Amino acid sequence: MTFGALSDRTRRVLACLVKDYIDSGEPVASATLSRRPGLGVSSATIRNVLAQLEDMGYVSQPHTSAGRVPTDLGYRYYVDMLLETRRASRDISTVEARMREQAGDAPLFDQLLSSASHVLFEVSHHVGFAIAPSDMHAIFQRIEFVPLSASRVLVVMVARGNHVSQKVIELNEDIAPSALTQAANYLNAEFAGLSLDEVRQAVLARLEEQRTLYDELRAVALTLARTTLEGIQSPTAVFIDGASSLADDAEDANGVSMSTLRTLLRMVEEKQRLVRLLDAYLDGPGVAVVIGAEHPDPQLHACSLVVAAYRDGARRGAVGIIGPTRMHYSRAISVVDGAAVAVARFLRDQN
Amino acid sequence: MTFGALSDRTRRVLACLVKDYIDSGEPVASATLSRRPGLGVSSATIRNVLAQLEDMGYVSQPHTSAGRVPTDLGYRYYVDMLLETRRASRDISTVEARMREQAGDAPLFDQLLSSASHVLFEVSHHVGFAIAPSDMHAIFQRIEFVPLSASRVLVVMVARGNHVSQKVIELNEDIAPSALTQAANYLNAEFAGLSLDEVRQAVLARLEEQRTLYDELRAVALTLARTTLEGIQSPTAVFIDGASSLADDAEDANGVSMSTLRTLLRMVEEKQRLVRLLDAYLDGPGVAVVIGAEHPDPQLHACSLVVAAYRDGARRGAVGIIGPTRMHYSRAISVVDGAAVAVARFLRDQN
DNA sequence: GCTGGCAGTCTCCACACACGACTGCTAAAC
DNA sequence: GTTTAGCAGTCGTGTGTGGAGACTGCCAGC
Repeated sequence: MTFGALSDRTRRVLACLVKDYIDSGEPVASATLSRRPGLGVSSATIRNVLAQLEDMGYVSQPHTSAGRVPTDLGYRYYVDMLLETRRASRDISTVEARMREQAGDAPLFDQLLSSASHVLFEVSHHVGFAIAPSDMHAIFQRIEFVPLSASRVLVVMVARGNHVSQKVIELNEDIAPSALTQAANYLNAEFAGLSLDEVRQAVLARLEEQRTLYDELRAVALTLARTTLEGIQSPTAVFIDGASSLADDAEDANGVSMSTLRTLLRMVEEKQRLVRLLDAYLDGPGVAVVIGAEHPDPQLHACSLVVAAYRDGARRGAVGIIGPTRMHYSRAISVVDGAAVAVARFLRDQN
Repeated sequence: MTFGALSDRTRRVLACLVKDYIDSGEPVASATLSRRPGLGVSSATIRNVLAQLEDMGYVSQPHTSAGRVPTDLGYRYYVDMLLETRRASRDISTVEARMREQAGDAPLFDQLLSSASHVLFEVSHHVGFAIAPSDMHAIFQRIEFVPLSASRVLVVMVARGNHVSQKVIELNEDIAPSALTQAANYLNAEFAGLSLDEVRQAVLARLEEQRTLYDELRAVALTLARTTLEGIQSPTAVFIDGASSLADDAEDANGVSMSTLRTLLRMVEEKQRLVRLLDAYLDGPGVAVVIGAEHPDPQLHACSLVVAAYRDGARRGAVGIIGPTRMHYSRAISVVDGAAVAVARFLRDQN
């Protein structure tokens, strides 16, 4: 899309109106805009322009005797302008510095994402989130088995990027601690450097061969590995921070009603809903912005989402923020963009 | 405290009023109470009793022509009655069954507490929380070192109760993977079964001896152990679930204003505030209830807290719920009591 | 000591009214 | 043709009034 459809002046008026409204939260009157430097025309002229913009669906009036408010389409136009003109430059340094302050130089994977979500909240004053890539593409580094009882084992698996996961597994028959150590050694020597998905496939393949051969040690090791990898991929790790900002949004009633607040708080709890919501936006490069009614879920029509994907080798995760449609987009975009780059850098430095 | 100060009938009226108010949320009129079975007196008599109760500070009127509402003192009297007469019987089975459903038979420690907080939320429809005991008294079970780079090591420490913790540590000088394995073996053989606090002391003591002796392996192992244990105790693990219920509480304006909501959401984020809040109530046996203005923090005057400590050997943690002062106390008490017992049982079964 | 009845009080709701904030339109000026 | 000033019109907000309804407090009688 190009800006051709609107005249230069019309575009400036729209941009001015959106900015004013984002700052003030009040419907913007034609007289207010005419006093703005840059638009050297009278309020009557502005009124004509606004009438046009209203016809085209970019702004609307809450009631006849009120100023104009941007519609979702108006925000969309404004945001596209920001994105195309790169006026919202990416802000890596602030985010990276604050993350380092929080999580240190060599954070665990979970700490890294948790601090990313926290910093996004702190800087934007909206709900910040960070989503881990699917575990199946993580690079297997090491596994350890800790005997808990005769038939119960604690598995600790380490993947590249300081990514540690744990699981308790129940065995059909008792197993000696020494056998566990041997099993771990075998698996570590054999599979280090493969993705978890590849490990899973290799394990299944070898178990198939194993039926005919007879090697007690290997059989135990492979069975343990299979059980461990069984439930790994299911819930994607999600980190969210700043739910308290929702109360602020609801208070000055930015169109964020109590029911929207509830929906968002629920989403903060059932984090997997957020993952599903984001799936559609993870592919594109750079920052994606989803505004109000563009959301498939009607409950979210009062909210906007600013999200950017980050890469970790072949894997993709995402960071972003959720706030009211009336949000400071240029700042949000630069911060989210910066956070995505910062997270990717941290991960690169670890490997 | 005994109930002597109030006549039998007066007490029954108060209990009835509190129950009615908890159910309806509306100020209770004398006529409503007189229709209640059990209190076979006319509304005029009830009015006399209510006037007395008001003088004593157990109930109040929002305005002259309204019914009565219990004060915090009224709730306190009612709750003490519940606690003394054991009318709120402990409900272990519901909680335990739901926790088992959620977390399985052998949950990791974190999963156990997380599911406890979730179940408390589900059954009470208020914010549920679970707080881990201080890590320093956990029983050391096993340590593993995973080399990340020449001078960077991932430490995985397992304590009794499926309690896994991780940490990345930075070394002053490079170290060989084989040395790490030996160090882990040494520490595991030497210290298993001690509390982390005891381990820390033993490590420091041996490092002191070590200065004169000369044993490369031990020196490395002990230094690693010291670094690992340095930052362990600081933040107490806290699990909270059900923040979305706060929106419900605020919606039907149970005296839970937007600012209270914000305070609670903040507390859900800065979990350590909750820990500090609870410190005072962890000592007593059974369930503790803190009602409205009994809270030191004025922001919490619209909230009540129901909390019970659980034991894990010598360690103490806590579970509980937070809701509006108008809460279904008898149910809350039995559920929280049950959850504390259930958590303790899970932990006993693991050891 | 309990009860019925009654006057008094206060909230809540509906309606009316005036004020103020903008707009849309029109006619004149550039 | 475009821009501007001016003015009439519209609608939300704040205020005030009145009546209905809900309870209470008090008093006199049982």
